[in-house]
Amino acid sequence: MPELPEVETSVQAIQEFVNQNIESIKIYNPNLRWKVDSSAFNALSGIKVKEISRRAKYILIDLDRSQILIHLGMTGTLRIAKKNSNFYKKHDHIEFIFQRGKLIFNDPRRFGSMHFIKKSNEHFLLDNLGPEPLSKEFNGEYLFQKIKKSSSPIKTTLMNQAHVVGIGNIYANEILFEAKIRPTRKSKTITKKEASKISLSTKKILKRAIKAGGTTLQDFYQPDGNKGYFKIDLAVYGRTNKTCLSCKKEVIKRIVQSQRATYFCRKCQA
DNA sequence: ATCTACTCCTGATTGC
DNA sequence: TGCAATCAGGAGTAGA
Repeated sequence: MPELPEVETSVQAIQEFVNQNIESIKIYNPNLRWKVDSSAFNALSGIKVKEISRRAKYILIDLDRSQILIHLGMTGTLRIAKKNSNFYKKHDHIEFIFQRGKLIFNDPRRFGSMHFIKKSNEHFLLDNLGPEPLSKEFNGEYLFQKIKKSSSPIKTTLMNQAHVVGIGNIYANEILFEAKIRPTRKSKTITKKEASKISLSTKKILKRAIKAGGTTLQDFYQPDGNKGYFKIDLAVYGRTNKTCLSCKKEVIKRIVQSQRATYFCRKCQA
């Protein structure tokens, strides 16, 4: 479930490769969401990693002027392996070999992607991204102005990366439950006060999840690396027909919006 | 300009 | 137990 907190956790987990030189790269399968430019990646031998950071749900590996852009899609994971380990896991697609270990990209569904960018941050996937949800720029006033004319449901709007980045289906559900806003509300009916509540709930839920991710970082450093994404305590997501944790009376309702599952409490989210 | 439905792919789960 | 149908967390794209 790579939404912002999971991507952030992955970025933190692989910081040990900063200031390391890429010795070589192995591409087992270049057929990700976009075909991986094998020749560009194979030319990176000897290049030093300067910084590893996150923007939206993207992982950015800075190499001087150029950059590697990774998206985990729905099922992508990174893991760290010992350099002398020859363990190949099904759906391992790309391996970066460093002096001190290997960084491996695994993705069963291959909805993820990996691009080489010649000039840092200049890439179509990075255009049109909204502000980071944990930044000052993302606040009630911003959100209100951004969505006040939109007829889309508020949940769909929250997941639109042009409005605010990093929120996927799970956290959109959790945020709106926290904010006590019904996911089906048309965005244009959201008041300034409600927009403010949504922005605060967004920060709260995401921060809590990042913290939970931090406690699972050791999984990355086990002999076989990342064991999958952490689970935070979810209040509504996946809890169809279970008692609402807030009012303890109503049960959680599941509906579908924009081909995605939506969960909410009819009593708490009026 | 906005919005919705479709699409890529494999694996886990559900239903018969 | 086996097999087929259904569903899954992202997001670009085509078309309404």
